[in-house]
Amino acid sequence: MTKARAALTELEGAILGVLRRAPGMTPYAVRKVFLDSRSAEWSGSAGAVYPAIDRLARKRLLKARAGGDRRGAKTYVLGPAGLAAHDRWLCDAARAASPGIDPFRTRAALWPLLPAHKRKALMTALRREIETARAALLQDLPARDPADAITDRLVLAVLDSRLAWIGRMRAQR
Amino acid sequence: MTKARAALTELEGAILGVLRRAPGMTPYAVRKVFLDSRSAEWSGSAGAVYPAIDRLARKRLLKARAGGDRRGAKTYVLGPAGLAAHDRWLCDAARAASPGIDPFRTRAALWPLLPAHKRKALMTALRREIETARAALLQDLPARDPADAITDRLVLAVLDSRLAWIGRMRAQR
DNA sequence: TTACTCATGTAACAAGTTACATGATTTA
DNA sequence: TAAATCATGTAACTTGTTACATGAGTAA
Repeated sequence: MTKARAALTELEGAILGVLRRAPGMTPYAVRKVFLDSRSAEWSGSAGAVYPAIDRLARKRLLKARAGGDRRGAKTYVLGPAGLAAHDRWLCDAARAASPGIDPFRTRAALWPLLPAHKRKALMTALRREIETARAALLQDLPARDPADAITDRLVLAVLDSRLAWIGRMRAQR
Repeated sequence: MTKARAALTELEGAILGVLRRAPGMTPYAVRKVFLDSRSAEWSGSAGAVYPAIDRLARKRLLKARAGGDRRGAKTYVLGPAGLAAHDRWLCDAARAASPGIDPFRTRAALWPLLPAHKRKALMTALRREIETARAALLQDLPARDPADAITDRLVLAVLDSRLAWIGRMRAQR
């Protein structure tokens, strides 16, 4: 308890989560998870993932093992301290309860300022974007592993709620 | 069309929105809006707001007027370019449709990894946090101006959806 | 006048982004 | 072998954070 452990960033928490579910991945494999996830909150950019894994290793939250592949890339697993830190991150109720950053919500309050034709065009475009995303999610859902499906269903809930909101908008005038 | 105008950040868009709704504010007054908003997505930190207003002014999106108060603080209004840029920001359907960053969602997929006692304690804590926030929002809602109420109701929808999710979690085991 | 708060900023730092570099491996 | 792609990283930049500095107005 000597010095307060700095809280993990969202990306660090997510990286530890990936390695917790599948220990022994290389940094690139971890990065790939973010690159491949459609609902990615992060781009999985090299300049974010590699330094983050470095930081976690220097803090002894991750242990490196000499690599399995011929290229000699290191693989990583959570150490006991990493597990504890990740549990704390997962159980940070104040942070988990925060509404987060939602570009839809940030803009919605200002949409009434738009001239009617722009607003109508926007609503149409939004509905199309959201419905496309929704269909893709629904299609993949059966094949997703249970943990990813949890995230997917939460995203679906957001999309549905937005579609309902747009519907009410239109009905209203 | 010569050079692509760099897209506004979320904070810049929000600042332009504040000044669009209430032209002629001082930087501090703008900052105060973020500081005072409970559902703040940004902290309204000085180091973010002042430089952002500077950037917007240098890009001619905001026009400064010599200040009204004795202290000589400048006040800002949107120029025509600012209005156009803000409309583009508001109408960026791809960005508005993105699910955003949600700390609850990021973590939810990993909560099943927690030992049962931690998970149960967390759900209780979460429910308390969320219900407190929800009650505060509901109480203020009648007094909020219509634009803010739009945001508030969207936040409420998120909170309700999370409470429902937690309820299903509990029911499930 | 002294202290407190308001208002405005700046400096040091943190942690992302994109774009580039580079060597290993696979494919044509 | 030549070209494409994989895997790993680094560098420069952007934009946010906290913490500090400082002067103006306000209250004791």
